[in-house]
Amino acid sequence: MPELPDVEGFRKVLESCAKGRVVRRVDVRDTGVLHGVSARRLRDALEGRRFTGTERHGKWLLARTGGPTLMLHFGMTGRLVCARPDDAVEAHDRVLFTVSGERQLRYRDQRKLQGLWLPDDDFEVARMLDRQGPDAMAVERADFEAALSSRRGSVKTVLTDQTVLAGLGNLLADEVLWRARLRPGSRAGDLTEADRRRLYTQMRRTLRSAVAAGCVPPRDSWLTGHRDDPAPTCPRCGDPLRRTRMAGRSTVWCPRCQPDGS
DNA sequence: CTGGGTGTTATGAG
DNA sequence: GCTCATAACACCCA
Repeated sequence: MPELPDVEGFRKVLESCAKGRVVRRVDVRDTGVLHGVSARRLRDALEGRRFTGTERHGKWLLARTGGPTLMLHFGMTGRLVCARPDDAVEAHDRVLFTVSGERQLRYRDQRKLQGLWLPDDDFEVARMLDRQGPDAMAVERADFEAALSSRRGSVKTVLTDQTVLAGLGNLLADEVLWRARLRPGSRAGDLTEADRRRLYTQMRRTLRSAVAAGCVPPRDSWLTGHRDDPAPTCPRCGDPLRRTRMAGRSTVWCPRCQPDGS
């Protein structure tokens, strides 16, 4: 599930559920999601502190506390949920943060591919993010275009490479390329100026609506609405969609709307 | 039982 | 250094 729009949704959950509230209790139900921090230290560091503010970079979510910073990554199946402390705990609720005001923030994750970190200071935070490219929502057009031109790989691989651009995942990349009418396998460095501008514009539009929806919405009018159809057809031209594999990820595109550039 | 899934990292080859 | 493929992580579902 989680790409930039989902994580932005989780940031809002964190804001409305826990910002300004004191952490009363930290309950680690599965230490498998903790990275570089023990359950005891997570508890000792956070209990009694207040969640003061939130930030997001790409698919990373940061919860500031005035002390150490809680950093969350959601892998493929992670979520952040606001519950009441007495709500039934679900099977994949891995860490529960009970905060003042009868609320409970829950890190829920089925597969545990990522999890929680607790860097001590800004230096450590920066070190954790030092390989991330610019955030896809915030990146300027010139920087976006420069990043693409300097790469020789396929444009889809480049778009989903978090060290180049942070935030786009498999679904978003396919969606944006379909909207920009670019074949996923085109070489990023071979795109024309017009191609790059179109790609940037469509990325912004797509992100704007996906963030508003809190996810990449599986709407009929979007490519994403059809990727799991048994015989998917293009919502724009009606031709059959192709499904291929790039960099180990399933890739859906329309041979007619996304013509071969060369 | 098998393969696939909205992610990341390590590793090896070219 | 860059690019690409693969495996691994862990769990559910068809």
